Amino acid sequence: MFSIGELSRRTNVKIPTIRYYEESGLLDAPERTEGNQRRYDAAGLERLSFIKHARDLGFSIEAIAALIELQGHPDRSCAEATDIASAQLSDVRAKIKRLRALEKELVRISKGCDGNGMTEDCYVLASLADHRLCEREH
Amino acid sequence: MFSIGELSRRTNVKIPTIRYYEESGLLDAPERTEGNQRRYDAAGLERLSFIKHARDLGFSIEAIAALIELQGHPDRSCAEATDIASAQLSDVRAKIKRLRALEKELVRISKGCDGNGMTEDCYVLASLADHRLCEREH
DNA sequence: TCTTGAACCTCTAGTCACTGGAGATCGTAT
DNA sequence: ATACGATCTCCAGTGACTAGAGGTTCAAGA
Repeated sequence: MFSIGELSRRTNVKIPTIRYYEESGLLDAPERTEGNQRRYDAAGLERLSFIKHARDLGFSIEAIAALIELQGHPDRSCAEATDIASAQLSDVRAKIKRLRALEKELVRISKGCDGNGMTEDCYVLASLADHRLCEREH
Repeated sequence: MFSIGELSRRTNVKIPTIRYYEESGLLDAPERTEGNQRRYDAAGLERLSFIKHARDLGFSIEAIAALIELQGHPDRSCAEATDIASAQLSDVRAKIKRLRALEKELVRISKGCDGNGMTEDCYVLASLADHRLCEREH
């Protein structure tokens, strides 16, 4: 049995975040001491590690809740879990695609100005003001 | 002179968002009709287009406010503007890097499970539960 | 046993960039 | 004159935390 601070140290999840996860229903409410302080066991640590890992991979709280639900039913098909994972993968890929387009445009804009002139003639500002100066949609 | 609805249509920025930009100081408060409705001119349209374009490129409201500030001083060096743009570029590149790592990990996790088994043996769930199954840090 | 001080508790509010709704008023076409 | 869509302000909600105030508890040392 260990305190919330100890759990925080072991998982690298901040204390208010742990309480937030509890409030959102991702973490079961743990036992309490007589003085009302939370005391966790190995199961709590495992659960929080799962959540942390999933959050690091960008899963939403909602998706994580669904994954935890599935974990609790070892006899159910895991198709749902793989669906959630592949949805997350598509999401990540879409974000990468969009960011690459932005990167290209930002490189183009930045190249146009060496930073030595006056704002009057700044290509950065001109590009932002006039969308026609862009090469592609974004 | 045109209404907020017309401005919204022309810029593809939603009406509440336009009001939000005004409240945040990015847009000057426009003239009003006798009945208190906003009426915009070409300058308002131009300004909002600038903001929209910068937001599409991922600049924060704060960064945009700084860029607008600079726009208003044509005689100042544009080094600051290029700095803001290159900071934004680094930011975008950092995000891409991180997302690529996540993508790799998600592909690996997804590959391990065909979705036909039971959750009990699901590699997706097992991977999330046990960080040691990951190939790299993320 | 007592005291200290770090750790913990709850509750509220703030972050960013919007988005949506309620309820009231305005503008314009017929 | 009337109808009705557009607009007004104000307030609350989103996601995933984060921070602070003000009070209580735990554990170690004297």
